[in-house]
Amino acid sequence: MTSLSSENNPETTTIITRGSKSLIDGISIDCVIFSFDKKNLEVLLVQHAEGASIGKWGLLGGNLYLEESVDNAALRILYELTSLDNIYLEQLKAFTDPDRVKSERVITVGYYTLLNREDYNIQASNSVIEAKWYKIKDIPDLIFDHTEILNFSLMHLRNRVRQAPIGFNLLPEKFTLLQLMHLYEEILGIELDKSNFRRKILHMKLLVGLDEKQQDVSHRAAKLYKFDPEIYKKLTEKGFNFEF
Amino acid sequence: MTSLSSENNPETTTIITRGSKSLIDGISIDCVIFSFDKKNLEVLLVQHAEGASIGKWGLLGGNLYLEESVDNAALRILYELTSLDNIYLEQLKAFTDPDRVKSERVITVGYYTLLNREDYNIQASNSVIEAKWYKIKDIPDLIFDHTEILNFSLMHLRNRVRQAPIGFNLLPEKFTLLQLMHLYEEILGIELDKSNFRRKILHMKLLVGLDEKQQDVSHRAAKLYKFDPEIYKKLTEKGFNFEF
DNA sequence: CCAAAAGTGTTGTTGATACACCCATGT
DNA sequence: ACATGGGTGTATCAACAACACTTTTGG
Repeated sequence: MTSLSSENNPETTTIITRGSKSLIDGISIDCVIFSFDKKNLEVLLVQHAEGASIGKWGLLGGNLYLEESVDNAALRILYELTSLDNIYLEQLKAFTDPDRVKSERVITVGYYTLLNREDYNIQASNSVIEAKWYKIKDIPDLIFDHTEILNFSLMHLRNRVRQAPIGFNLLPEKFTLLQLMHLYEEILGIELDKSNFRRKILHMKLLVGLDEKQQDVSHRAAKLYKFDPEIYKKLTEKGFNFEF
Repeated sequence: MTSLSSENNPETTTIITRGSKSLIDGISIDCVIFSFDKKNLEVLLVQHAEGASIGKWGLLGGNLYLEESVDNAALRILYELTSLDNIYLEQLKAFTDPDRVKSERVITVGYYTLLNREDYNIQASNSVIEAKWYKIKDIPDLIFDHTEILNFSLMHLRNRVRQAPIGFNLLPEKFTLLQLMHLYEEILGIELDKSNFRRKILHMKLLVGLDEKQQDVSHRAAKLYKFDPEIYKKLTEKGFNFEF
């Protein structure tokens, strides 16, 4: 799911401009890529293969072509790395400190994206040497102001996740209630009561129970659920609350 | 109060860069200026005195100097018009549609600001012919994509006002509970119960009751309150909920 | 005295919180 | 049998919504 044009009404956009024409100077795109691995919220960092920052870790970034919007540029850059074109993507804001890049005046538009690790498939890219998942507790020094962008995105994610069920984008299509709970615990940095979480989330009627159970677990298999976008849509129109 | 660097922790920034050096091409700033007049949420629109859009209504906008951040540019532009330098200001996002300005490729960074009408004092400005308050129900056609920016800011305001007590910036320093209630009713487009609103807002302990009453009203005078930034700070650290 | 807004009180209902407890399954 | 997580039930308390009611003040 791709959310671009509005805060509360994600829409699916898959237009990806790939014809490369003239680049625009002085403006770039940087993207914080989140995923969730069992118990940990993680971020994909890349080692840049170009420019003054060769070999250093940073966010996935890129430049803007004259005839594309920054939203589209972000989608394009993500597509080049992940081959995914149906991603939850939201703009954070413009980062514009005149000294954020020492050598020249460049402003950047920050994005963040939530993706399910299982769908993710890294693709060789000519601007990137290596890409690696880092736990958010374990982020190295980053180039430019990427630490600030990352911190901002984290704060934004923590707020956002309380108001809209965007967290689902980090999970597989079918998940258990406890997986979902662990996701919220990790993002919000709090502990939740299993029983109360269950009651609350089921009461929202946002989940559809499936006639399927977990496989290959060494304990009682849990029921699988999926997220119901129909019901989500109805709920957003009324406005709703995702506090935990 | 000026909020720039973070979502939830407004800080007061009064640095205003006024030395004019080289302008940056291809990037502009546009600002949605909100105020609240008795019962109506209003927006300040200006008639542009320069460029292709002479005489048309639009948001207050401007350009960026090489050595200032966009945040600072927004503060500077607002200062030129209102002589206010202690304003609640928050970046919305970058608007980047390649066709948003027909003649050339310009991206703009949108801001919104909340100010108390009584403090506001319009100043002649060389880029602006006239400035006028419009009720949000009564906005004319605007230049470029300013309608989109305005709609985005409204949606953002409606969300934001539910999570942080930013609405206070639209009121005089001393206000009555019913003024505050009317503000929420207008912004959120809902009706509130007087008694319940009272209980809820007082229960938050965010307001300080003053030993003062309304003057010159033809009915029982209401007690005046003010907003307590100390307590607000403590509350934001814990995270809190402003739903109505 | 009446209009208009300020301000208080009451009650039923809902939701949050903190538990204790039983169930199913693989080792 | 026991460890591990899945899943249910319940008692208590706080918050919310709807509404009736009283108070103060100017005209």
